Amino acid sequence: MKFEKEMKIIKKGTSEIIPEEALIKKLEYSHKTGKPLRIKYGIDPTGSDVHIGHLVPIRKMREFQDLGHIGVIIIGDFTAQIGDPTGRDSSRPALTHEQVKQNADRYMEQIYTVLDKSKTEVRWQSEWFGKMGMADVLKLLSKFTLAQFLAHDTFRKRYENGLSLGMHELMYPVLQAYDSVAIQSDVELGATEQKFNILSGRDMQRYFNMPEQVAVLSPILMGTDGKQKMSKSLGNYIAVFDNPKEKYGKVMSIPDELIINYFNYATKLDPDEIDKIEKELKAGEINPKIIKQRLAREIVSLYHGNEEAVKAEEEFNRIFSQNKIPTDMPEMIIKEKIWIIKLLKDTKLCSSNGEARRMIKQNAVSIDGEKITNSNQEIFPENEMILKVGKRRFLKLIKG
RNA sequence: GGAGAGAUUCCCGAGUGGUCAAAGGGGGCAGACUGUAAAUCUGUUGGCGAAGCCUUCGGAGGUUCAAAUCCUCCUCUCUCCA
Repeated sequence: MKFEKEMKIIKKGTSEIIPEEALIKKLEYSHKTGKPLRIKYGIDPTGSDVHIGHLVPIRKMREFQDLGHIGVIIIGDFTAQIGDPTGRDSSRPALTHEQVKQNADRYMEQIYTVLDKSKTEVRWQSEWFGKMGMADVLKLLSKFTLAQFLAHDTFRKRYENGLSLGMHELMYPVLQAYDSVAIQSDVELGATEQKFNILSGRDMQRYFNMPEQVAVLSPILMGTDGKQKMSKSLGNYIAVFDNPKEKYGKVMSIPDELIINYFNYATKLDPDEIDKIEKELKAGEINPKIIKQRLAREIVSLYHGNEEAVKAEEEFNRIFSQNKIPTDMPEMIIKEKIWIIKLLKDTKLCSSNGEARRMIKQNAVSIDGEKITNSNQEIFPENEMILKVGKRRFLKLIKG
């Protein structure tokens, strides 16, 4: 097979390439003409936090860039006003232009931790949609039928379950499809849930007499809860902006079944190496914790370097394996006696007096390792004291 | 446009005048057990220095000693007919 090496790289951690032969042809053409391929990935600046699940396709884009191709990031300032209906059962609120701009800036900052800036092109949907009139919109819409959309699981389910489905949400795939025409993409990246949208791009390009893009689909990264896909709204995500300790801890909290999955999609490790790890894990001779710690190190070092990863691991072991206190923690200076409940609430260790009382009642609060049992207690540090709530909330109290 | 159903706490969902801060489940949090995993068990899950009081059942008014529950108007959603 031609371009075997390239295809191996592209296929790593990819769940589907549609159609595969077309991609080989494109690579071939690019090689012959010296023209880089245009690799598209669209983002909706609806939020600003990027998590490592988002980065699975971004990482793939980087691999394409390393092979000499151009990454084109589409800022979906129009689609953001719709909110991707894929996999959602309710619509999203629209955003203002200011918010979109801010989110987009922050978003780019985060994905440049992975991408090669010199080979990245950033395009806004408003460049082309901003100029369109109703006649153009109708023309785009006429390319698709309702039946096509109802064949799509997301739309059908919402329709059948009697949930609201706005007309504008049906526009989402149409807009995304036209983006491919506008930027003349050769390949579009996305998670598998994007299959419909990305394939719509092929249809749209065909209508515009353009070569059709190839869909390169990445698997969906599961969230740290191991139950649902990683998503911000579910709170089961590892953010790019999380600090090393947070990242490390979050990785350690994933269920064991996800270890290999994360190795595959969230690290740069070689597939052969991952195979080896998988065998070790299956043999059951090594404590999965050891393997998970390696995973955590790999992920942390990807964003913060090796040194930080080792530090995060030491800290983790210190707190959770040896049950010691962290090396640094927020501090608070206490000038006078303070009621324990008020202290917990004021320091935001607990969100309300009620929660503070609950925590005490449940034996979750301790000072210097001694459980607090009396919720009327007043606190005044003799020198320094460590206040602990639950397993991971710490505060150093200093006599003021 | 016509007819009907509906909106309850983080989510789903019960509740048709006082016994309702509101059943049950999910999720979350905490404790035990652990490897900060999973599973399991237990507790807890509006606010207030806790007595009692205050705010909360789509929104605004009203009836009543008393409203998630009854009435009026409004907003939104769904189903059927066109």
